[in-house]
Amino acid sequence: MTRWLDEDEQHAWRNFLAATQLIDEALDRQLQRDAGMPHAYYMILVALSEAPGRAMRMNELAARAQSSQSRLSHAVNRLEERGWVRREPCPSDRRSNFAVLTGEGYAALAAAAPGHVEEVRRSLFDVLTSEQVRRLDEICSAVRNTLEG
Amino acid sequence: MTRWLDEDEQHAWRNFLAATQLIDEALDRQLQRDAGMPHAYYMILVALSEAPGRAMRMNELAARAQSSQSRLSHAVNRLEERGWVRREPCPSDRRSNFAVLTGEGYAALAAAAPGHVEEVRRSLFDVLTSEQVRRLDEICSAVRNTLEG
DNA sequence: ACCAAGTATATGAGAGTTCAACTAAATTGG
DNA sequence: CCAATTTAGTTGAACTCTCATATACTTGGT
Repeated sequence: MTRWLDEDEQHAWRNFLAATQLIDEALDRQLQRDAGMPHAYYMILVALSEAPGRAMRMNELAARAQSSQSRLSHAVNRLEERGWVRREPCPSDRRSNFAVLTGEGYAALAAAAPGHVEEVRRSLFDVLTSEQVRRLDEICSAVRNTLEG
Repeated sequence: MTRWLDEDEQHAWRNFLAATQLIDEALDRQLQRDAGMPHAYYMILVALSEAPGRAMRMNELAARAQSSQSRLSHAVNRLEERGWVRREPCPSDRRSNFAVLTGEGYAALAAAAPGHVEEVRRSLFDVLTSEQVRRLDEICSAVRNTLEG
């Protein structure tokens, strides 16, 4: 017995798909155009920049940057080619690698951040009241608690 | 002067990115696993199934399925290979093509739909109160009105 | 009727993502 | 203390998506 969506749910669902896709595309396009990187790479650089020593083990970095391990590994390959990240072996666990943000990588992130934040505001925060932001935050927390647990 | 995100906005933004990505990945994984198609293809089949004669011109289909024209064209190539869609020339405008959902395409969609709806419920509607669904709908409408206009 | 500009679509190259192996090292449990 | 399992990470192939470009047709002015 499939529980199909009723009319209101259909409407909300399609609105949700459209809105989130618009935001994702706006973010990706802005970053690609102005900083030459996709949003996934930006998130990796952000995660690294906030880590102590600007370094993180690959598996933890994947979790923080919301990336699969495979995706991260490929991405770090490309980021190494650009000189934005380098790998270093982990002394305490010889299976593991650190990814380390280089000075150039930090500079690239710093250069990209203002335009990105502008786009985030344009796409979401300028559109919503602070009450709506609070509601959205609650909704997203609920989703995460279910889907991550 | 960059208007950086304050703490609450940061929190909401990261929650938003995480939640929407979790949902997208859940949808894609379920459809790929159980129906052998990505979510983008599913949306194309849905749009066609709701059109009169199960046929639509490519440009209108792209709009309804939230796809770029290029993406749609590539996707329809693959869907034609599977026999789920076929192209037909448009008599009134010889630049244009109709995409037509075949019987097999409709059957594939019908087979995929129940599992997909289950996943949509698991990922979103089972998690939220109906009040939250209403709020989310409003938020997404606001985003669409800004980003589509 | 003609030509410029706009519209509808297709295509190829380049890039990112996923999935399924695969290696290697650490951990667990008899 | 060794075998079995789990964990960390990488890789290649297949596939999708984006972007720039190309083609063909239509439309609006003159």
